[in-house]
Amino acid sequence: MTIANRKERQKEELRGKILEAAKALFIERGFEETSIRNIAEKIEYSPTTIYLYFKDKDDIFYALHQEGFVLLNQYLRALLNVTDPFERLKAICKAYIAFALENREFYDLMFISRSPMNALTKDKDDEKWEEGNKAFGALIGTVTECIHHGYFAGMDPEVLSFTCWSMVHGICSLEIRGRCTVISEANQENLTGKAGAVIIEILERMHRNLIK
Amino acid sequence: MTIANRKERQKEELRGKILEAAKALFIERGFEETSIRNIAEKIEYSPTTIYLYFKDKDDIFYALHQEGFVLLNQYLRALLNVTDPFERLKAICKAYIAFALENREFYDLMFISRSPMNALTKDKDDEKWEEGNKAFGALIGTVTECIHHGYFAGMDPEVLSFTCWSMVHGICSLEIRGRCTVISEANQENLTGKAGAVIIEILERMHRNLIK
DNA sequence: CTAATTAACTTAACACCGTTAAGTAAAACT
DNA sequence: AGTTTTACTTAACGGTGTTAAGTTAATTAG
Repeated sequence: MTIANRKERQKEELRGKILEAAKALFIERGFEETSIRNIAEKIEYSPTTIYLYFKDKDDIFYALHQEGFVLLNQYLRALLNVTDPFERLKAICKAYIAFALENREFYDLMFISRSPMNALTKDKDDEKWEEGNKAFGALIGTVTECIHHGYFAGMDPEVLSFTCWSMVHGICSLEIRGRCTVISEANQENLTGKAGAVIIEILERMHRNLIK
Repeated sequence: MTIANRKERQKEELRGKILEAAKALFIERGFEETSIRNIAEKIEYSPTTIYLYFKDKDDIFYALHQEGFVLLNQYLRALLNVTDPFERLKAICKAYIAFALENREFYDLMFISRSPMNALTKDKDDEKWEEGNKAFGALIGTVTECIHHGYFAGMDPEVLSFTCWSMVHGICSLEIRGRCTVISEANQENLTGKAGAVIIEILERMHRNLIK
């Protein structure tokens, strides 16, 4: 029994080391430059060993993708004590943008890259979205509360949540994938911050409309 | 003289054939599955010939990226006769989403994929953005007109334009990169349409706020 | 008209990549 | 002590982008 335990622990350890090496390479070099062979070299095992722990390359990046969602939820958890739902919604938008800019490679993996999604479609497993659902659930919950407080009257909470997500995602993904070069140099400085502020301004103007 | 002309014309023809083959493969199989060797096989030339016409793979996809902007501008040109700037802004948003959904691979290349941007950073050439600037310029022009008509008072035209772009880009890129699975099945049907409608509803509610 | 040059293209190769089949050696179990 | 299982490796397959060197035909120059 104890031998089996030790073995299991050791397997888990190596799995962890693979993931750790993959993460390190991936964060410093990006997705394209992180190969199975690179990872193998870093942990001093043969490339094929990795296939004993992960189905394929997409599977490794799916695991990192999950780690990213845990990290995102850490950013969001701090905002649960903001009582006013509208203030919380604005805080979520800001925190989301901060997460994206402070963890660019993770953000790319979670919301832009195709790789981790391939791993999902191969074996449809709903519970694998646990962390993702938690993050999006926080948004839906907040938006729903906003609606109950009279904001965004008549809108569908889920669709509006998706739209809010889209708005901030748009900003972050254009920044991360380097599409901001069409903007004048003066406005390129902290463009995501400025655009984020505009989003919040837009939400607030809708609010002002309501209370008048 | 006439011989040199013919030669030049022939060179241009082959360049066109490479691009045509690349486009066909890329549209039906996507970026990852379109290789230099595939393209070469399709036009019945050796792979190395392609390097006589394009610097590298990114350079080919940059050329297609440019074609995409021409196509997008066709979608936008039709809207120039919408006289009311606010109506035109809403129409631009709708047309942009339609373009994205009807030309998914092009959209991916133009606004998501890293490949064509690599070609740009290698040799910074401002005039290469001509078509891109035309598209974004149409947006800026419309937003500026809106502001002159009293909409979005106090906002920076360029930053607001970028934010509008971000909003619709967010919707399109989440759809194209398959991130809409967290939404309930009921709302997944025509989600981009619903979210696009919410964006327009948001813009309109800001407007209503103003005129009251 | 012939020799030298240039243009257009190909062959062969390099150094990678993800992935798999087959083999090995040690550990665990019977 | 012999058998089976586990953990891992070697070697290979078929693919990728890219480059150096070679070939052949067309053009130009003497």
